[in-house]
Amino acid sequence: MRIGEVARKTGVKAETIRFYEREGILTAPPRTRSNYRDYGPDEAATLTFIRRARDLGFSMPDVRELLELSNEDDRSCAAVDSLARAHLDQVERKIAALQIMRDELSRMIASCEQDTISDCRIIDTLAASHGP
Amino acid sequence: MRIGEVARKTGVKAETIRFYEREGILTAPPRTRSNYRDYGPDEAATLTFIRRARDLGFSMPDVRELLELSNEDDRSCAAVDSLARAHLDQVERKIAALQIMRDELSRMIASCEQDTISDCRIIDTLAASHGP
DNA sequence: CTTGACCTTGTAGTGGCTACAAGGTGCATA
DNA sequence: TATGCACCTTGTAGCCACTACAAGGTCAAG
Repeated sequence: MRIGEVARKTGVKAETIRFYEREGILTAPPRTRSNYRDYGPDEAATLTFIRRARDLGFSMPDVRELLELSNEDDRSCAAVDSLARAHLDQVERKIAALQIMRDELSRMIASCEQDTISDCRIIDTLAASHGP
Repeated sequence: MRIGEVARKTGVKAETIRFYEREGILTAPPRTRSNYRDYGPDEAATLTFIRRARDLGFSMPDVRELLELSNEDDRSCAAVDSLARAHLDQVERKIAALQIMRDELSRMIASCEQDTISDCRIIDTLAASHGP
């Protein structure tokens, strides 16, 4: 399989696949006579794994560790579990922070009465300090 | 006021203030004899404005525009309003995306029974495709 | 006269790609 | 056979909003 095909199959763009190879997260595949990368199903599976982990918001270092762990069949999955829990925690913190932003933005917008800038509650709120 | 003091007053780090000056978002203040930046209350107010807008998640281009608009007292604040609404929309989209991540992560973690990696539901879920 | 806190400049690094330039390859069609 | 087009190759630079660091200048207190 050439890079374009594996890109279509896994949903990871060709440029990104090459980037992963440069970063050492994906091992370099063999090359065809004309120097094209030649992928097998294993690399495709790894890319799918990476994409799914990235879609769930895991960082590249996390993905790297998950990939390493996934190859050690006999070890306990406690490390995987704790990594996932730590990430969930981060996601929840981020949601909380964004909800605070959202609430303040909503309040700000609701208080604006579409007058001139000099009376604008939005500009006021930013200039002075009304919020937290 | 030297840069350290205005940094303390506004909560914007000195390095960041210099960065804003380089980027042209904050006008360069006069210098003392010894070439130190010498800020007045106006610059401090601008920095507070920037910090509050950034804390609310506005991008630097947005902040730039908000700053420009804030100087045009007589214009209608419709532009401010629509900028803020567009940003609120973005924040809400981000929250929704993170909630989907959170839910899938929770499900994944809940299904793991702390066995060996080869039976690990978390690794399974990443490798194959169970979610959206 | 030295210490230490502050300031100056410039450059490079962060994360995770993405875009682009300049050229080589492979296959179908005229 | 020539040509066009999609695909591949490498390397480099850009994105965002800082942050870190190096190497040096300034100033007041002890």
